Amino acid sequence: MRNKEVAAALSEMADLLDVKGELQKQSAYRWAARSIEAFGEDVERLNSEKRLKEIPGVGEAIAEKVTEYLTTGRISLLEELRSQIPRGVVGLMAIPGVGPKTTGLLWHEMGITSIDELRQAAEGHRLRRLKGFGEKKEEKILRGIRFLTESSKRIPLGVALPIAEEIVRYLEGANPDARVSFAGSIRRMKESAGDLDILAASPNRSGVIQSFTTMPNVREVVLAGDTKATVILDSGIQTDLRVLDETSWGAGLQYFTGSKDHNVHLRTIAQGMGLKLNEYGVFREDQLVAGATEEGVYEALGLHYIEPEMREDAGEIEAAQSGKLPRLVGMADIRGDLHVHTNATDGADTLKAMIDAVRQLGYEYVGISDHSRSLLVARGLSVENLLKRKEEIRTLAKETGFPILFGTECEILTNGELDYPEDVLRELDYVIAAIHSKLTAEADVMTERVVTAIKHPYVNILAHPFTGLVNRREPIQMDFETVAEQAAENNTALEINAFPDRLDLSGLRARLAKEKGAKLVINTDSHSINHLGFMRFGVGQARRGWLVPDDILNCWPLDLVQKFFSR
DNA sequence: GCCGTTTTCGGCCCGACTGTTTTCAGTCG
Repeated sequence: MRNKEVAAALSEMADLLDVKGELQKQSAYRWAARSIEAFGEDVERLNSEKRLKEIPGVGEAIAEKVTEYLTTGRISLLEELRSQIPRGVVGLMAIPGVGPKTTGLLWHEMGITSIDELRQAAEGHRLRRLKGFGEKKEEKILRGIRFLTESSKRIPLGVALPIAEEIVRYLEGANPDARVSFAGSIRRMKESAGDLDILAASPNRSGVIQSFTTMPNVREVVLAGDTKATVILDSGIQTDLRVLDETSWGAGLQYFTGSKDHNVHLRTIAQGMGLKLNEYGVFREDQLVAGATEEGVYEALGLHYIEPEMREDAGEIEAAQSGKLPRLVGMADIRGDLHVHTNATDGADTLKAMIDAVRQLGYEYVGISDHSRSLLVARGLSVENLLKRKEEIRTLAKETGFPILFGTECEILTNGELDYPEDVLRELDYVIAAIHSKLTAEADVMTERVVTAIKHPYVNILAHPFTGLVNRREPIQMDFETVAEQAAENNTALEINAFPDRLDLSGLRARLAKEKGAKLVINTDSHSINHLGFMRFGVGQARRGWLVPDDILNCWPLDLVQKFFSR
């Protein structure tokens, strides 16, 4: 599937057009790029069937460029733009406070073509010669460059969400009359966030702004006005606050949750109905029609309520118009956790402690899945120790009366075979297959390895299919459509690994897996009792993937899960 | 460059904040 590289080429064209000041064209290319990347179907297939224009945002001209790219590997207009605009010039726009106009000015008037040159010019106070520039703007650019170099990485959801929750608690404590919530991409449960967004409603706006900019963990106040403020935390994370009136709470939450594409689409719909949508509400003329609740805002636009995790302008608005939104899975639907480690291998807690903690969550069952013998770094279980383990689990299940499934997280060897022989696997209630080593193979080799495991008669779950780590390790190369199709055909569930360092499958891939007919399972991969609470991150990805309880193994009652495991 | 319950041409989401200006352009989300 080459959607991603096609999107990258179009996205680069958008960047270059941006510098040229081609605003409308720029946004058309950017929209098309995002749309192609998010589109479930293979762009090569669409191309050969002459169906490219079915992708939203792709018209005559862009379809031609996509075809050109897929057949020749290049786009002549892109090559031309590249030759006109030095590479470093586009990079200037990454600096906060520097947009296309400033970039064009810096390049044409001062010949600046890189961030380094810009820093030197600012430090030498040479920028203030330019029209519209002064001392403060020079400083702002230097600050922007510093911020850029230190915070190039996005913040994993597992880090961002707890910090946002802490800020919400702090602001609520400091402003008893205020209503506070986090919004933005963390409310949409995106795998990682660029910044944090906080929304507040209060009769005393300046009080909320004041307590926000003076929080103990604030390093720098970037801006502070009457209704919004931006700070940089000690950790380097940018955090935005917006304060509104209670009457605008719903509209503000809707607006500030995004995504941007979703919001733009909504405003276009509002416009078509003779309405206006902004962060204060839905208006007819100057009359407020809705705004106190998010539900009211969607209703005023003729839409069913759309859950935050779906708001990516990926078809959810059309579904809301026709009343075809799915009833998304929620935490209350989760009946068990089927990927849990103990101190028998690399977990921190005993079997007994893990079971006690699981029972406190109100689950109906659990699966214990320690590592298999060849994963030496995790002290994987020998056959002898594995079978000993079985007795312990059976005994504890009997004593507690709590259903404990005896499983394994079994290594997929390089040839696709499993780490235990069949007569050992037969002893288990279920088998999770996983890859932890030799991750750099070519796509066709890796696909073959994974599909072989999926077809194995004893394999029930494929753990963290892409094996990537957020911000730290690239996902493996494989043909995921084939993997998902084979998983569907062979009754192997694909895991949404809820561990915040993984979040694998992501929501987007989970959605594709469902479209191919595969079942999914949301597991925490807990290595201590503290990890069991990660379930919400996995549920977030499932919701981003439009999944309903029927799609997810551990939303089923135990007898159906066992039936699935018997293949 | 895309697109259509005003439209096949003429629009293209909307508002807050800053800096450098004496009324607004640029940027951001």
